[in-house]
Amino acid sequence: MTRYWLMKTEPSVVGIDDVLAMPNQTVDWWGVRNYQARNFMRDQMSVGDKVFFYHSNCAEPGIAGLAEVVKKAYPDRTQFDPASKYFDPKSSPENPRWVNVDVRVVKKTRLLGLAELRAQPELVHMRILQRGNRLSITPVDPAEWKFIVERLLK
DNA sequence: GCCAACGTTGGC
DNA sequence: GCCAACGTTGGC
Repeated sequence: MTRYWLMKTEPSVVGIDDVLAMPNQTVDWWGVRNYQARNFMRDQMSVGDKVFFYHSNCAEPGIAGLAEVVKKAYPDRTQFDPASKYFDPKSSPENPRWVNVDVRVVKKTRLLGLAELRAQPELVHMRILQRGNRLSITPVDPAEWKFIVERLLK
């Protein structure tokens, strides 16, 4: 079953243009250290799932493009790297704690900003728009996906 | 830089 | 298991 997601990234770290410059326009989604977000990747994401590529913590937060899951969850390489800020001493290759999927950018879109998303009555229930939302990976309702892709990004 | 909101940690 | 303290997120 194809699911729909919104995945946040900080463009100062890995933005959509960075991913477009990578081989196959694909990036491993390293660095998730929240159990709920990890569980979404580990338990629910499958190849072919659709993704809103979202820029957060930046001058223009919003949806920057469309992407898809191209590889199922596997151990996040950064958890084993002592030089990484994402190093986790409690994790080991035998018993890894953190995983990531691979994500391929399908299309860069116009920057669909937060204010414009908030202005849509059809999107009032979107997880990303709820007060205090901090989760970096959230499920997107199929109707919300359709509305955004067909009405706002056409 | 501020700060509200939320997640995690650790003493008890 | 509770919950206060602390750390992080992320829009503004």
